Amino acid sequence: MRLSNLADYAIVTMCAATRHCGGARVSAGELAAETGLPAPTVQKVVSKLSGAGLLRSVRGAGGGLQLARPAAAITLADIVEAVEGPIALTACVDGTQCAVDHNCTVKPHWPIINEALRGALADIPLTRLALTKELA
Amino acid sequence: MRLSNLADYAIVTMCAATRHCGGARVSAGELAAETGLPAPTVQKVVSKLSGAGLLRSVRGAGGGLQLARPAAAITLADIVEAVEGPIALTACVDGTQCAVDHNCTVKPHWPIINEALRGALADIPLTRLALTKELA
DNA sequence: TGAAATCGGAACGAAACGGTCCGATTAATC
DNA sequence: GATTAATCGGACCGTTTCGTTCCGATTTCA
Repeated sequence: MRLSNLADYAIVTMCAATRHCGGARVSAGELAAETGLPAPTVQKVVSKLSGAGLLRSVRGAGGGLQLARPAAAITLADIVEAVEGPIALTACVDGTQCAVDHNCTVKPHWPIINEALRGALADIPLTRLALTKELA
Repeated sequence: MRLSNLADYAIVTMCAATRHCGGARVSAGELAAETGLPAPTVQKVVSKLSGAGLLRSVRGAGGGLQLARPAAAITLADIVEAVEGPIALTACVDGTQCAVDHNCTVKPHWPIINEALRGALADIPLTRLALTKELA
């Protein structure tokens, strides 16, 4: 029931990238300095986010990262799924074999619960998180 | 973002205990046989549930377990918290120190998200999960 | 009083996570 | 066009937590 640290870092990193959206490309080191996270950790995070298609990476000197989509079109669910994989509270919902598959009265309820939770995260776009403290 | 196996087992075990509610005391071995889970695992689960006050345990020969409260008054949130501790997606919400506490624009949003998620689990009482397949 | 059966806690092993580092690739520069 | 410099991408290792299992303390019935 706890979010992994990587997912937490990914959210903070995406917020920082949102603030630099006007500046087109932002380097990973810059994001690390701004968020206060270790540089290697940020590198690992942006690697996963790029692979998931949330960030567009430009390599080479002067390269960097930028949001692949508008900030309003990126939700918490997208970021969490990019780092931790599909949101699945139990093995039932993603098809993995369960130890108590037979006579499990809870099984039919999991998809509903899971979707309710995912919906709660999908209702929070990145814009709401980035513009909280000051509008800089 | 995934529920621990112990929490999953706890939910199944509580459902089984609910079905035996009329029979007053149920042994842990009986629950293990009914759910198909390993007996030692069920023992560990019921130990945590008893410590949290969800199950009332009676020791000695002929002893066993029974629900400490009516099934309608026990929710998924109660079971999850009994096994995994307080529901806290990040370290921010339970007071633990965070690596990016300064200038964290996401911090003020976590309590809201966390409570929304907890509410989704608290809206599902044990009665809804136990009486799914057949009304036996 | 004896004996059996139960829960409670502690110890071991395994898997996943977190953190770190180095190599391959790329664009700007001379 | 070759060189340089800076960047991202993937692979490695240590640590922590989780999952499983076992044994002892306690309690009731015969």
